[in-house]
Formats: sequence, structure tokens, C-alpha cells
Amino acid sequence: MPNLIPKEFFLRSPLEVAPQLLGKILLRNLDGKIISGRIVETEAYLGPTDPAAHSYIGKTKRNASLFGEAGHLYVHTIHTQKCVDIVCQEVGTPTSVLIRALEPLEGGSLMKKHRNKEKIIDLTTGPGKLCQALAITRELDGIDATRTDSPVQLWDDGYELMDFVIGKRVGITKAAEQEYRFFLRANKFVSKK
DNA sequence: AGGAAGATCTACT
DNA sequence: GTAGATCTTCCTA
Repeated sequence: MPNLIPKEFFLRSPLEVAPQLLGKILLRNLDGKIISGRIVETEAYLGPTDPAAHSYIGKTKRNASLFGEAGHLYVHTIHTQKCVDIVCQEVGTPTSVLIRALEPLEGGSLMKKHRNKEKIIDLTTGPGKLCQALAITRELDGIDATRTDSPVQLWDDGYELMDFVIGKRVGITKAAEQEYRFFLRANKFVSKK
């Protein structure tokens, strides 16, 4: 029985939220057309105490939504790509969980079209790729993902979480030694082993 | 006003 | 394995 994940779920440390988001469903409503995938890889960013976090330097135009409500999105541009985070904790505490990879569920043909790729393994196996597959843009920055009328939602369908692995974060230059990355063991959609 | 950096991806060798 | 793409934001002068 699928349930929308409530805001309270995100009112905790990202170090708790990140592993618990594994196995949950990220759903995109594109004018009534549904694209969804199961979350198989996440990373935690701790804000003021984490030099790798975008909010480490304080509030700016780019990262303003990190300082907002839990359960809202933070979408940002990196090179030519986009990445999505889910904001955690109280307003003013800018921590978040980065969604790094999905296992595709619904809307495969739309994802192929958005990505211009045919192979399923090329659709959502990285933070930039999944944003492209789900048509997540900077225009969705700051939206509330805990509402059923939102274009992006997070669902729990009761999936039994198997073992997950903890490792170092990927692609960052500061505080890269911290083990804040979580991914499902033996899932081929994880971006990097 | 200009330049550098960035939680990435793809293509080519 | 490495280079190049290509955009926004922020820092410095």
C-alpha cells in the first residue's frame, strides 16, 4: 500500500534520512504523465559543518531553498547538468540528501526520449542523468515534494530494504573522506561501486 | 567587468 | 583514461 512520505520524515539529520530514502520511490508528474523510479543511491550533506555542502558558505541566491522547509527540493546546475536534493531538518538548518541514482519503474519510454538513449542502464544511473530523465529543472527548485498535487513526490510502497552499503561521497573536492554515501548492495543502477 | 569553479556526462583515443 | 562541453553563480578588481 503506497504512502506519500510526510514532511516529518525529513525533519531529522540527513545522516538518518539518506539511508532511509533507499528503496523509496521518486515520482515525477509531467502534466499527468507519470515517470518514477526506486531510489538506490543517496548522499548526505550536513550544511554549516560540512565543507562539501553548498550551504557551507551561508545563504546565497543559488542555495536559498536549502534554508527552507523540509521535504522541499533543491535543484542546482553543475556544468551542463542538474542535481536534486531533498531538504532536511528545520527552516534555517540547511542540510539535505542528494538523490544520486534510481532504478526505473514507470515512464520508461519518456525517460528514453528525454535522455535520447535506448538502454535502460543509461537512463538514471547518475544524479545528472536522472534529472534529465525525469525532466527536473531549476524551475522545480524549492517546490514541496510532500504534496499529492506536486510535480515531484516521494512515496513509500513498503519495499523491503535489502542490505545497503556505506561509502565515500563521489565527485566532490572538499571533505571527500567522509562516508556519507549510501547505496543498495548489488543493484546495477548504482552510479559507482 | 571578468574570471574561476562546480555534488557531471559523453565522446574519443 | 582524458579532454571538452557549456551554464550559472559568486568573488575579486
